[in-house]
Amino acid sequence: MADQRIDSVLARKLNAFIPLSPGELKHLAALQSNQLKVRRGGQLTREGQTGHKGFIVQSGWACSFKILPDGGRQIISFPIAGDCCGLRSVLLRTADHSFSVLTDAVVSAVEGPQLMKCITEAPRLGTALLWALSRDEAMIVEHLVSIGRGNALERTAHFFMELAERLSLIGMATETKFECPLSQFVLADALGLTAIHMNRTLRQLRERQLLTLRKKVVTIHDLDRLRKLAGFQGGYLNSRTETAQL
Amino acid sequence: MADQRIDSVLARKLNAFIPLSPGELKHLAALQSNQLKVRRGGQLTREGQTGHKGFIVQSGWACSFKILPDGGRQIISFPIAGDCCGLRSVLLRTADHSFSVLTDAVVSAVEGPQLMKCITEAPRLGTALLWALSRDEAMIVEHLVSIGRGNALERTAHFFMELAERLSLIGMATETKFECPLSQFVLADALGLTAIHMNRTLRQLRERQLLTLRKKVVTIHDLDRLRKLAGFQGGYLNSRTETAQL
DNA sequence: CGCTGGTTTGAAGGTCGTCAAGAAGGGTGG
DNA sequence: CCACCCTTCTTGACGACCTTCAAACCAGCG
Repeated sequence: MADQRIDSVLARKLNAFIPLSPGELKHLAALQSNQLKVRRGGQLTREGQTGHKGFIVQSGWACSFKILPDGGRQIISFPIAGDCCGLRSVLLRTADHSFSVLTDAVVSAVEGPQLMKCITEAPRLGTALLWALSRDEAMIVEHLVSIGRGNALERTAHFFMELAERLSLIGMATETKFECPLSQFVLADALGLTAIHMNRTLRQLRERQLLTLRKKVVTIHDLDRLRKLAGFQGGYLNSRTETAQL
Repeated sequence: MADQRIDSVLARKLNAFIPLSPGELKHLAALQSNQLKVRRGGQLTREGQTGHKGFIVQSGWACSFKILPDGGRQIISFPIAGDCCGLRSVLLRTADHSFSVLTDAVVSAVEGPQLMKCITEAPRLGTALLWALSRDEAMIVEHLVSIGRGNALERTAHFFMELAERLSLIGMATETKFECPLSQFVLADALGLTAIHMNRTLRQLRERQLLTLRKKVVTIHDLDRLRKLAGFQGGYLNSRTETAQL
């Protein structure tokens, strides 16, 4: 049981970046010890909230988002197993976006002092966490670029390329297939489109024999053409980027 | 001369977040000691580059951006005096976006080990820097939301609201006026528009008596209506957010 | 003076949003 | 087991917003 906690998805992810010592793994397990089950739709952080917690997703799908004055929603990211959310803003006291889960999920709640302790007592682990946060920011930047320059088709292609690679890295996708419990409404809110146009775009991807989303399963028909369409270079996702001397 | 170096724009910014000791200020000054002048248009980091440096802007306007396969450009942010760029990715070895200056500028180059030393020897300063990076990420998220949900007019209003507040915090803007050396091409690349539509949008802002950009000077005519149009809540920019126990 | 980079304007067309409504699933209760 | 919800998906028509193409204008500068 203790072993299972040490061998979390996050532990595997960080371990691929810097090999972690048993002591560091124990620190990391302690950081994730406060686990809670959340039901589909449950909201964990509200924008503007103070004294909130950060989270590490253990299983299930989550999303971080902002609500606009006009009621619209922009989804920032979809944290999945091994991903963190709000860890940085836990040091500050104000959350800058909301966080909720899209499926039944298990998440670990992380408090500020706990995180500080972890970083000061295991600085190499701190660096590894910093790398993970850096990766998250790179994903947000990619998302920004994708939305800023690119039509619906390109955005969608890019999104699924990135998702496929992320899921693949944690063993939740094969080359051509993975589960994806995101509704077209949710996808639209992430890609800056309306649900209706999202639908049209998915149809186009299907008709062009590039990708099919059916019954919450994505099937990729032509990876090369899809990658080309998306202008996708996924180097920012994996840990094979060399690291500075530590 | 030494005093001037200690009292950098970044030092003032961080000091407003956590009061820094003379020792910490000295560390911070050392971090910024390697200053270089860069001519308008000079490029300091290329995407994908390894062994690159991070930068702290002392004066002038910069921009970080990504170039797409089709030649398009998406500008991520406009670092100005006191802002950092690429500090996080300096720990990794691969730059995830390009960085160049839009006006003649002075920037400090920061190397990985130097930054690490600074953080380990002055952890409170490290926390302050982390806060600054956190603020930068919040700005990117706001940018993403603005582009994802919002038409040209709203995006533009939001952009200038944020810019006004940032410049105001470092004493480079009054309530109604500030310099802005950004061409309409550059603005368009930041807001995900074409330069032509950027022009029409600026005209509309002018005709509606909201804001005028003329000869590189922005004049705000109606702050309230502009803020409403932008849906702008600038709380993420200043340091009045309470901090966790340090 | 001509050149260059930036700004401005017009016209036409495509992408995407809005409005409206129907179809297909999945769960619940009778 | 079926009727009845609900949510999600799907399709069509129309219009707004934004892009594309083309061209003129202006200011600064060698």
